[in-house]
Amino acid sequence: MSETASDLFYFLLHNSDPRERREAVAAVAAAARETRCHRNQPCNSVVGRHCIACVLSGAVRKFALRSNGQRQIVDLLIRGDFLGLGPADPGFLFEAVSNGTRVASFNRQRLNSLGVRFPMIAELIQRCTIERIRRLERHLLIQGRITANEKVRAYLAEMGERIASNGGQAVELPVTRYDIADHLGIAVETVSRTMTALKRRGCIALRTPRHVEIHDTSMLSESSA
Amino acid sequence: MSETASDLFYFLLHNSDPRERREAVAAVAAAARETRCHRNQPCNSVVGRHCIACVLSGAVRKFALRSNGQRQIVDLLIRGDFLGLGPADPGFLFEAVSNGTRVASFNRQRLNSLGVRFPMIAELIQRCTIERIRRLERHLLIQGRITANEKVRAYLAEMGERIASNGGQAVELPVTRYDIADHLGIAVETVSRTMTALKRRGCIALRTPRHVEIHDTSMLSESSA
DNA sequence: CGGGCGCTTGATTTGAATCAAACTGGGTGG
DNA sequence: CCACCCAGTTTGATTCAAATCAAGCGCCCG
Repeated sequence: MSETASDLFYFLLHNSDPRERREAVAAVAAAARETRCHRNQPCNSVVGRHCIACVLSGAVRKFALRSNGQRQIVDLLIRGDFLGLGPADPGFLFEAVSNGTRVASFNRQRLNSLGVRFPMIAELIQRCTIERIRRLERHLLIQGRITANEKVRAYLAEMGERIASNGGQAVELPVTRYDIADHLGIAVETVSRTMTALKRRGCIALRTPRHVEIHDTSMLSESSA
Repeated sequence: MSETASDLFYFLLHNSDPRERREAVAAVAAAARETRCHRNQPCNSVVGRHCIACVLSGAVRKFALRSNGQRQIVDLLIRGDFLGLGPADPGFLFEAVSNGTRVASFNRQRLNSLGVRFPMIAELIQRCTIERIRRLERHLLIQGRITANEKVRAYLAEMGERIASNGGQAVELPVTRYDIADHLGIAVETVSRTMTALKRRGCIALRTPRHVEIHDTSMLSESSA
């Protein structure tokens, strides 16, 4: 059975008073409209001028399309991340990455007024906004890195931290090589080659193309031929 | 005579009630501690766990240093931009870009409580945060997979919008070629070459290396050999 | 007046894109 | 049930854009 919106918000909202916490969770859950999306399905309707949304399960990619057909992924949203924190920019599109991606959407104003009544809700939005800036800045550093090799390693490290499936040693990548390539701004072939090279060097192991075991944790830090 | 902190905040704070606006401006100005920095001077002391700051004049670069000495600029802050919106990350450094850069710094908590008393102040911070996300996302698109040529053109276009000196046709770049290179993640020589190529093609004119007149506005949109 | 920083240009090298092709596994339809 | 198909992945060969190496110029500042 998959996690309910209430479960997630109970996890996300922090407050010392358990009663108020339960009330806030109930209020948020009541305001939420849940949507289920399947793979590569656009879910722009879920955000917009009047809408803000939160990923319950699965993953959502935020991206732009260049005139030449190039896709540039700017962010990957997973459980607990919010879509459309700022005003909607029509230049960006949202798509579910995997089947069974679930999203809770809210009326922006309604969520704001909930934030006034329950400070911990406003605080959650605030926290997610800050976290989003942090994530963008980090990704900018990754994008700026010189070699494709370093980009891929940094990406794996980042994913390891964000997903942390079991003990942090193994990551089940939620995305394809194409997604990684379009997120890092390099070619799919380069991603694949780099992964193979890392595997050969013993830095990682690939049980399946998506299942990455990170052996050499220090690999994330420095450059090497 | 240079603009005072009060002048700037009067410009930044929006409110229908002029009396309250003046009060808010006075309160903010009273809470500000002004610092003057010269070229390449670190101004980390001005932000931090307890500090948040606003650029009054000049410009500040936010950047990270890699272990190999590479400098990666993640943001350029100009008049009216805030430094340290999120909690301070020791991985990032701040430096004044030009002489006579002036910065107003605040105690974080004090500014927060001012935000409670004057909603327009909280709203200003909110607006700057959103704007910062927008800027980071845009820059991420620039950093993404496009040619160095496109990067430089997009950078000039972005700067044109942000600075808009006279009518938007000419830009006085606040930064060196080195800064541009470290912001775009390309080599200085490439920046220089690209600029020269754009000049030769008549897209831009360079009265001085820093003074760029943008002739062909459409140059920002599409690719071309 | 000298020095250094910022800028430009040229020659060479190299990392990654592109082009091309084969393999894998899971799902579908005959 | 099996064959096929296709999206995702991998590997190889070639090309090309940008980094690197190298050097000269102009100008502002000391």
